[in-house]
Amino acid sequence: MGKKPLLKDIAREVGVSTTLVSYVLNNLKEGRISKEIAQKIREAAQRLHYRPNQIAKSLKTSKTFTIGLIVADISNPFSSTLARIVEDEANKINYTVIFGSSDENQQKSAKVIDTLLNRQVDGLIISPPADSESQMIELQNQGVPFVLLDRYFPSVKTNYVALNNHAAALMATEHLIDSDCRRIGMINYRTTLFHLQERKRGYLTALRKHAVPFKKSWLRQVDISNDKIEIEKAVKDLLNLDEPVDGLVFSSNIIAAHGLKFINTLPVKVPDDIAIVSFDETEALDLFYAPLTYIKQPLREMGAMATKILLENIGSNNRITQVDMEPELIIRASSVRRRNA
Amino acid sequence: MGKKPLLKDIAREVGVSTTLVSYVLNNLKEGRISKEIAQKIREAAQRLHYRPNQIAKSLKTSKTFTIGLIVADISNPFSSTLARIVEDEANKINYTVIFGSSDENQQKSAKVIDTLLNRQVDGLIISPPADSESQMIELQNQGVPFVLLDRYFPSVKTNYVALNNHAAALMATEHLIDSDCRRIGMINYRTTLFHLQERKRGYLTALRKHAVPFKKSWLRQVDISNDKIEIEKAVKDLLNLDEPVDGLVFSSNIIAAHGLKFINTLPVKVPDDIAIVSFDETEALDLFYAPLTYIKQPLREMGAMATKILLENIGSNNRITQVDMEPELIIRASSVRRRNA
DNA sequence: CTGAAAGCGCTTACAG
DNA sequence: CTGAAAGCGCTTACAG
Repeated sequence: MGKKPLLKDIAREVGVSTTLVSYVLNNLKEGRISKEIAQKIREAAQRLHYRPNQIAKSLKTSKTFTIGLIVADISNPFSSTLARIVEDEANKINYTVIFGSSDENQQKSAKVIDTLLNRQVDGLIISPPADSESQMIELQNQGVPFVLLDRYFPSVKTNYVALNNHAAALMATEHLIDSDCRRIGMINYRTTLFHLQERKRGYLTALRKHAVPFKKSWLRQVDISNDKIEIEKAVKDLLNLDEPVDGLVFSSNIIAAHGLKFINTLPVKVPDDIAIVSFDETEALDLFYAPLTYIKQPLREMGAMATKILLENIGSNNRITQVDMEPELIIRASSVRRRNA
Repeated sequence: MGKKPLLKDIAREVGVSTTLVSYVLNNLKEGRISKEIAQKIREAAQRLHYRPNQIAKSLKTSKTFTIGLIVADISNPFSSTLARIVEDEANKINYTVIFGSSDENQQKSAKVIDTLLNRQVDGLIISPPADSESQMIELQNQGVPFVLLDRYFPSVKTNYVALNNHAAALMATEHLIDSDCRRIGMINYRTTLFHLQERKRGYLTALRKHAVPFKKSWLRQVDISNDKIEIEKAVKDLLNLDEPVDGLVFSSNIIAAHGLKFINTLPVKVPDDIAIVSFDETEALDLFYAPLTYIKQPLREMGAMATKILLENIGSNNRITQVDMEPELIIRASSVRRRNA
């Protein structure tokens, strides 16, 4: 107990100025301080259990060594995986991370950003919700260093690290075509989020490129706020068509989770009746009888890259860096039919 | 761009003292400040996009309105669910949360605690790793408000919120007995962590109480650092006994996930060949053909309670509060055999 | 090699 | 109803 020791308590103990104590404990002016005094100061700091007040330090230096991380929902595995990676990367360079969940909601996102900025984070890593362009512009106007992760807005020129989602969906769909599917559906969210638009576009590109038919009824867009029910309905509809789809792309891991659970209750056989490709791996799908083919995002590289770019920007570099990562298709049983490779 | 506006910039704009501006923006002395001036101050703050510097505020008031949260691994669904709940509860009372993952490792945990304390968090919520009693004692000596969540040490008198794990395992095992299992195994971690010891004890209590036989070889304790492989081996061994077990308790969701994935590859039938009960629900298990019977922890109440207790302690209440929550057994197909209820 | 002093952006006891 | 001033715990330019 007792009062927390301060720099000046150490200074008094040793009989020097706080200036000197500060220099020693921060390893500054190393050559120019006598070894014995430095030693004594360090010992006293130890003995008193000195703990530097990072708040006071930050106020003086206007650096908090803190990164604000805004994800959709920290309890979602995709978000928490990303959070863990950013945590690791930040720790490597002695940064701490404060996080907040935006719940795909601009108001909440604005509030979280506000809180984090009040706490003077040195910069932000953001997975922005739909229609939050104006918030990004606002941040730029305020000169806040930030980088978007996983998602970005083509209309706003910002740093970002994201997947090449068009290529990913193209690859996924081509794989289904290659697997002899000719009536290929997609279940996507109904949203303005660019990365999901890109997945839709990639799907359409693949069909056109290979002259595989497309019907409007094969592309289902569900409401994110009522996803479970709408996804089940979409699956049911796609399978109940006069000519049911024989291939299906789930454009997110959450869609895949709901979709697969529902399919699991139906008498259809994957991949023979319907071949499936999903985005993002999820442990939640590991027990499905036909291991899922999926688009793999290089999440660790993405998190590391985002942290690195942010740091460069905090270091007063105001170049804009945009990184599109290449997807990888992990082929497993859910999509392999007839002609086996 | 431009410089960030300060209190004194607003003061200058309006032609009053910073004192007054501070009072107004913090809604202090409401009755005693003229409406017009207050109004002008608020307008100026808006116009200049004033953003209070929480760091300066904290330095002065020695309150950061920040909670430090230490979990095992933020990318584990159990941790991230807890994190989300703490986030929500903290936000309700205008607190922010900073988190760190301890990776079940005392050194890492000590480091994270240190970092958070340097940042002057007002208090900590901790899921401590094994053998970190001394860290808890150290925190108490330093007078840091904290509450343990999910886990605690019976030898150290601290605030905690945890499940009654003995009751939970007792309940789980009795249910298997009731479901006509007579050779009941458990797969647990080999650890000193009290909550897992309690689960083992509850399992043994149930067997003794109902005079159901117990064999040492039925209780498998796996190493947490090599869990996947050891869990698979344990499952295999338990099923390859001369008289294989006919009931099995998985004492954590991770054990269940690995165990079930492995069982899924075997020709055994759940629940007829082997009935299963697990701890904690996990989406990861939803696609298993026999929906899992599991012990449900009231996570939201636990997170809310931990936050509440922490706040009382921050408010200089130094009473110690220990809460054991009651488990609930959610019975589903994985454990129901023969005599149906 | 060392120290006195200003200052980071706020809050708040005190005085009027 | 309002303001001058001290101070939170540090860092650091400056001087010697």
